Amino acid sequence: MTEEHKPLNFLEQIVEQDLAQDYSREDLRFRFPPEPNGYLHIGHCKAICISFGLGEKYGAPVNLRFDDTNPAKEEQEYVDAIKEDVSWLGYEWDKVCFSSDYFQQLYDWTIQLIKNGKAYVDSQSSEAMAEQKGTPTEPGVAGPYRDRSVEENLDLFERMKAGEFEAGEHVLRAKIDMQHVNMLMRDPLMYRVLHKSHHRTGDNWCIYPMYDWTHGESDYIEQISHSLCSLEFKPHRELYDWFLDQVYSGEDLRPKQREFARLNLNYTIMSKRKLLTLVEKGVVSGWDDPRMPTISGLRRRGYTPASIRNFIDAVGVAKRENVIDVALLEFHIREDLNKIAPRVMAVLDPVKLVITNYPEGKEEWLDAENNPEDESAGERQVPFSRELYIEREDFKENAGSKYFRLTTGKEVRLKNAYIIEGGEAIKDENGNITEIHCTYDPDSKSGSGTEASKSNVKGTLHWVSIPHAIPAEVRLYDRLFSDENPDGHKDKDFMEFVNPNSLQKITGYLEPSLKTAGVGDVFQFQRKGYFNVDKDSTPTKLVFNRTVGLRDSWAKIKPKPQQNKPQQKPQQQQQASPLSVINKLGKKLANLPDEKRINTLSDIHNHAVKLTEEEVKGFFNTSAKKIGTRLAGMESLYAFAKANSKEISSIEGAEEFVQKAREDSNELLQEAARKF
RNA sequence: UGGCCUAUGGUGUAACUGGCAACACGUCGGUUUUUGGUACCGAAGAGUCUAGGUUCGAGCCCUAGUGGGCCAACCA
Repeated sequence: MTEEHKPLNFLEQIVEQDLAQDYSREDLRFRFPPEPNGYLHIGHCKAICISFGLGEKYGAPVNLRFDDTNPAKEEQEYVDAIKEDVSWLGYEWDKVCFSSDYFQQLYDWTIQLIKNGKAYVDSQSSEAMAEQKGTPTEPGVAGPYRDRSVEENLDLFERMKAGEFEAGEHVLRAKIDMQHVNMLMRDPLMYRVLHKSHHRTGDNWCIYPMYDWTHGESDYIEQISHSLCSLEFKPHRELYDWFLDQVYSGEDLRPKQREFARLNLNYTIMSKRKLLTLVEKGVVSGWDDPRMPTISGLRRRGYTPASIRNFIDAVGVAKRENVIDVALLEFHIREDLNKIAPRVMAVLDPVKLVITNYPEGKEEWLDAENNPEDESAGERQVPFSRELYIEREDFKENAGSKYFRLTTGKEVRLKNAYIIEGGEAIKDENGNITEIHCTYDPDSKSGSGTEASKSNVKGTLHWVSIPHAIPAEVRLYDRLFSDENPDGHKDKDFMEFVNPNSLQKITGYLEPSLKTAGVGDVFQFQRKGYFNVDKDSTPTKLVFNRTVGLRDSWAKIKPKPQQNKPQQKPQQQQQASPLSVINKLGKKLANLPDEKRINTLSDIHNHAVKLTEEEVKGFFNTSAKKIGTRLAGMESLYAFAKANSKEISSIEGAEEFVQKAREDSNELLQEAARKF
């Protein structure tokens, strides 16, 4: 039998390679290094799963290290929250570390660097230094303090440490190369003076090391073999290595930094700073608001650790920019909850249903399965009576044949109960239905085994007995932002895209078994979705969050009330030539869903008017296989001819091009050609 | 007028390191079903950004171009 090859992501490949060369398994050690200045979000989950996942895979220790070098922004609250989130995800760290524990070692190394002429005290303003630093395209120049003597540097640095200077008066810089192509190598700052109390070291220090001079050295102290971070740190790697060169003993393990692409989710933002803004402005109730992409928000929303880890696993690890569809996250929470969530009945938008032939005052307790996916979940009993609530949308007076729910004269099953036939709808003076009458078939009781109970009715409704129902607050969530990429507009602030309807609080009516539900318990409200008990819940007032709705294929086919979506046109690229834009759009044109294709077509038209005749002609010999490009060519020709009021007969080759499209088997092409 | 990273179905990731592009989500059909859920079956959808080159053979290697991202905080 041939070995089954399980594909490894590129980081795993690096580790495997190292293992095959000069690393032994015992050398492996990883770390997750959050700055305690905010709550962890779904993006961090990727970083956590990568490093802790590698630890699990290779049986290697993983440190949880707080990168706490900036006392201005960091707080104990965040440290606690981060620990809770990481362990909630199901990971165990080897050691909890703090960069601030290494301040003394860092300081001692710094003295060595100064003595070796590798660092100096600069005494200019930050503006002056920024100016000397140059730009990515222009080299920097040396500042006036660059060549201070070792003695002077030592003295000044001692006095910085002793608190003799105000913040900003002096900084310590590494002496590398002001002309370096990598801006980070142009004498980067190592220390600044900050008269701030630190959450762990208190007032012991008034000089604080910068990220670059802390991170790699912390990795080295902890003997981290692979220091994994996101792509924006790629340019830092050179500096990471330079700093390591200065302190590396040559005898022990030398850490290496490798970078992966961070996770992006559509319809959300991943910036801690911006998430903090949402919290501070009161747009959400806190870091753990169920609409937040934070781990604590997802937890409160009802997401499980398994669902998040599976999601991260599905997303994969690579080095290109990516935007993950939130639908994938939703798939994974449904997948997990489907297996474990007990099914219950709850009516969220009630209308009264009266069973006219059911005896008044009678009540029955009927058996109900707790989870069809899990036999061991057992059964419970639900009360049935003459007056029930059903969902308002489950009744329609005049319904088409595709409507399987209650309608006058048609039969439908009440879940776990009887088959009923729809009757009269009672309305108020405004024509709103206040009550629906129906009759039931006493022989059709679920599970009774009678012929009638086995009848094959198409629809099954959930319901709740009015006298037994318990009201509860139900919080329905929609996406927090109405835009796919709220953070991606140069001219608009992400706050403009906050969805005003992201939270809807309603009163739902629950079957009485829910009375004893406790905070965090998860349920499937049958036919409605997955819900959990929010922490705001009390014994006298239950509060539920909708984690996610069920997949709803009826929603796709049912006649929609009316859609007045503000048709958002995709951002057009300013710099690219019209032709290259059209080419790019065209490539995928034939495969786009209708709505998106129509938008794309109008985009192509807009660009096509800017084309030259020669460019348009370029489309005429597109290979037959490339339907999308031909389509784009067709549309471009159309828009071009129209804009320049030209007959296509006057454009060489155009008629032939159109004719070929008419004869093509592709409908889209035929349709496009018909316009001429 | 720089450097680095990157480019594979609608989305994300693969392709055992050069051997005729796979998996998941999504989409569309069907079967089962006391959840229009789940499960199961099936289909459509890319010929791998472009142009050259190396090779018997390139999504993988090389060169150039193009698109996208990152780099000028006393943030991390």
